[in-house]
Amino acid sequence: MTKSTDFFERVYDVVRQVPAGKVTTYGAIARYLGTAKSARTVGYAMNAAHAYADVPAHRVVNRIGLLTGKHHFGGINTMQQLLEVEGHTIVDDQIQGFSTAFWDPNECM
DNA sequence: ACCGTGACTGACG
DNA sequence: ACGTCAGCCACGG
Repeated sequence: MTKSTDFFERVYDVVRQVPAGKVTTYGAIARYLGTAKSARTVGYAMNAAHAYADVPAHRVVNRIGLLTGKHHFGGINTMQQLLEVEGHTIVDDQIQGFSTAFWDPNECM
């Protein structure tokens, strides 16, 4: 059903492609969708991602690897713990070695 | 159809 | 290098 939330589904589809142990950014997703300037809208879409268990929103962070959206996981430490389980190291809400853990959908295609 | 909001990003001082 | 400002798109009311 072509709903208005079609854009959201596009975002979820990209996030689902993010391999475990890797992370991506809102801008990378936005650019992959063709709307590079809609990075904010991507984050907005993640707000509704909670309704989708297949959407690892915890693997999506801002361009500097900062867990800006951790507050939206219900628990402030939820996002950080999820990433740690994936093998990441979080310090002060920032992913250590983010450049190495960064996964760009545009490169994977 | 208009306005306000937001898990962002890039540019400027 | 750090802090601040403005622009951008999509959704809800």
